[in-house]
Amino acid sequence: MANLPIVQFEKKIVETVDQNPVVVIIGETGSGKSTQLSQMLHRKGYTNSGIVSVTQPRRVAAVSVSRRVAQELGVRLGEEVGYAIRFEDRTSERTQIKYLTDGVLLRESLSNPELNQYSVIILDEAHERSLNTDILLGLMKRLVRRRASNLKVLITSATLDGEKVSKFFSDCPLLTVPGKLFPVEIFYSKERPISYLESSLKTAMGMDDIEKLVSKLEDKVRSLEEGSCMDAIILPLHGSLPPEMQVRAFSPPPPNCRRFIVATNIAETSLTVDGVVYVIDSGYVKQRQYNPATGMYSLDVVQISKVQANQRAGRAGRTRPGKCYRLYPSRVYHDDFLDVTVPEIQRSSLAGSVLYLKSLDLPDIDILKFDFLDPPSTESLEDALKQLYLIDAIDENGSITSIGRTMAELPLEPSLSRTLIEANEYGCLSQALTVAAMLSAETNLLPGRSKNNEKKRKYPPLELPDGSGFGDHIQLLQIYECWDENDYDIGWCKDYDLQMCIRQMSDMGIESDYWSSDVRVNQNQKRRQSYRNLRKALSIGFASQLAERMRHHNGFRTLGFKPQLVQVHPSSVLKPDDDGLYPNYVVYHELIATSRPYMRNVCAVERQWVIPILEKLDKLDVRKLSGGGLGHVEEITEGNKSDLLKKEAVIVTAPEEQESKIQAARERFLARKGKK
DNA sequence: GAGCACTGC
Repeated sequence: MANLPIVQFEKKIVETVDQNPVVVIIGETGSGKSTQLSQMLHRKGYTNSGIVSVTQPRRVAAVSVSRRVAQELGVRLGEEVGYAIRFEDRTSERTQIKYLTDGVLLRESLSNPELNQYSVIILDEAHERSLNTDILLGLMKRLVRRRASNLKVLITSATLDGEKVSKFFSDCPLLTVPGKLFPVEIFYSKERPISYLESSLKTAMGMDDIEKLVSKLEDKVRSLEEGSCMDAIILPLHGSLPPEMQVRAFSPPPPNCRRFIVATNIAETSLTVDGVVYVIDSGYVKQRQYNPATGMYSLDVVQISKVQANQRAGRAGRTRPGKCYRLYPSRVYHDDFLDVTVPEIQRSSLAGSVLYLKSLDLPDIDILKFDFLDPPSTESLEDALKQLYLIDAIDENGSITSIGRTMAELPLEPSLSRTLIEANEYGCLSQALTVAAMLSAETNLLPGRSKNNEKKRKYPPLELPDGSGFGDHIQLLQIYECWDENDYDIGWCKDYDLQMCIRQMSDMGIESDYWSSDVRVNQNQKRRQSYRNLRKALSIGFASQLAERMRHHNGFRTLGFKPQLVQVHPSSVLKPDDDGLYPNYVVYHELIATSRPYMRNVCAVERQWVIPILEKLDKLDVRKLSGGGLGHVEEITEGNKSDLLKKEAVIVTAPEEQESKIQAARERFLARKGKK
């Protein structure tokens, strides 16, 4: 600890914190900021007036860093130093330093918006720009004004965006702490390889790419002349590897043998492999993006940011001086790469986050004007509002409903929390909990579906239930039921997360009186009836993810978004009936654009359930939802005049006239919609 | 008939 670079800056850091409500710390890798900042402020006495908290984007980090700090202070973990992550709260009344995931801090601020228990909040790794961190940044900006006298906020970030964060917090002070990395020499390519996979040495991005590259490297090594170079082992490293395979990348190689680790961006931040000396950086990453106009996700190969490139290079210098080969020219790095990764908030569906913000009841609540470090597009926010309206979380004026409040409390995406609430009414809550958990927990209840397993499998594939013709949600439920009847065969799947997930949600509901009935009582209901009820609940929860079959073929048209022609994903259990047709209406869990636009996880719903949704869609008026109607009038000044006049509906009138203007705007909107 | 970057409550 004593030789960590940050320790020399203790006096300066503590002084700056004493004198300012917000401080940005630029701490390079290995500076010790994650373990030391909290201890410095503890020594300075900040733990006398509250807890010093440090947020982390990942659970493992919260656990491992708190463990180190407890060790350094010579206390037992969970006493003076503790951590809180989902499913696990290891803090006590004596806790003075608390590490937690940013998701947990957001949850806490729902029940205690002032976060009074904390004297210091440190948002660590803010440059990763996780959705939760970005929301916390906005909330912190408000909170430091309200608790100016007794709250300190520290934000740690990377060199390249420190200035921006400081500007966001009214030009707060910015301190830079050097890291403790060995020098890494950077080599650029003269040009970009035509295909990042075809040229022989490079990192890959996806599981598929990694498997291909691993076997290419193996061939190459085998074809080398005996003794012409060191022996080599080639190891894949990505998130969908089973843990025991992941571990292999971490064990040191046998003597005289070189490790080739072919990794996704999991090795960029989440995992640190010791002993890496050379890094080959393709300059690309696979990123999931959401298109708010279509409701569609896609997984795209995109250029990395400078922060990511530096992070990758840094992996070579942790144990001794290293080298990084960048498969792109330095011009590309300097001119083409963005400084910082596009924040998640600008490439995800925001329904959950908007509902969360609404449920906080901030006094001047206008979601479109919430102070984000990097605001998401208006289109994206309006998409979120539309979705929330269709599932009854907000009313036509954009105000949160009581259903919406209950939904916000549940640790699920809004469509699933809405489904649970409805299922509770219909007496099929336990089934809905199962489906929600199966969809949201990453479980492998379905035994090995990958190609490799297919080849290697000695036994015929297991007969899976067929969803009784209703689709994937029902199949998921049936799979769980089979598994349940077979006494939870652990060999068949990993069950732990799933069990925890179901238990957490059912406990939360019981404790807060959301659930009117005991979850277990429903267990013995007639299944068929519960399938129908469950599907009905799903139709309400997924009202914003509804699709209608085309009259003459099996394509579907999405309703609620700009209409998209989509297909049922081939992996779905839902198959055409005897006439060769799919059901007239389905709800889907997500739209994913791969080779074509597909609906993944679909559930057949009935026409009579769909009618109210269509009526609601007809009435939908985004302007009212976003507060652009009553009570929210932008004043025309010389400064904003030209901007405002560009907008379609500027309302600058007396309140009585507003209604009629809004009516007129609405009619125009509907007329336009009719034309399309 | 297709395909799974990575997190988090």
